[in-house]
Amino acid sequence: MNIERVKSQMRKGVLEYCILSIISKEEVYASDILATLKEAKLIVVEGTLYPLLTRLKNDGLLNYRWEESTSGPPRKYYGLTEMGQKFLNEMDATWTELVDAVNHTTSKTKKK
Amino acid sequence: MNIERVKSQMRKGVLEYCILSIISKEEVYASDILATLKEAKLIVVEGTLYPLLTRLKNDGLLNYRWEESTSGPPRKYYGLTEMGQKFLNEMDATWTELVDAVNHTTSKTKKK
DNA sequence: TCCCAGTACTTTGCAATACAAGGTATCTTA
DNA sequence: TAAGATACCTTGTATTGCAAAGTACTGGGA
Repeated sequence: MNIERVKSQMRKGVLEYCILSIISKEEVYASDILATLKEAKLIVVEGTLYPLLTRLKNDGLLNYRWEESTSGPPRKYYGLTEMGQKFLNEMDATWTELVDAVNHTTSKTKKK
Repeated sequence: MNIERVKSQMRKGVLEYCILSIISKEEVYASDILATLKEAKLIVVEGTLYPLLTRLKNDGLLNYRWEESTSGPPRKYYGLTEMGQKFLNEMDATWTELVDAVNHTTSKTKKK
């Protein structure tokens, strides 16, 4: 039992939410997403991200287009579908509710 | 893909944290914990809670004592060990960091 | 030309764990 | 002593993050 496992565990729950949110702002490819998450201290590795993007695409929340690169293989640029946008909105609400619930349970914000 | 799965997924990451927090306030037994979580809209079922309590106990974060009940079988009242308290403090910090990271990533601006 | 480094995407196998469902044990009440 | 309530425990399954290894495309240097 170590704190790293706990961090990883907490991260899991919000990964999809963060990724959809990042994609909603602009079309990005995997490395962009990894960089953004890393910047926010939400460490994620390729082996986590790629399958997740594929899953979200298969669920109809994302689509993508290939774009040539001048410095390597072509990139998949992802964008949100209409359904993805709707889902993101629901996730927003879900996240807010969760934060409230946890803070209530752990009594950090008795007032508010 | 549905929003319930997402909620469940987000819940996972904070379950241990909430449970340790509840136990830190007073000695409780499983049904107390279930009731408290339910009140906070963090739905958890027995099949989730019992193995989790056992795991936390085996990890040395919890201990328990049996107490007779006037209305049924004896109950296991759980309390935090010193290590459990330390761990809870770390989880507090971890949770705060996660909330900051997610809110940063999803760019919740003050425009509301 | 051939090889290598860099970049990007993909796949495989494993481990952790929430949950549904069913089981066992204890106590009270009629 | 049977029924019901309460409490704790176990089993099987599905999900999924992650490490590690694999595939593929590009451009530069010997």
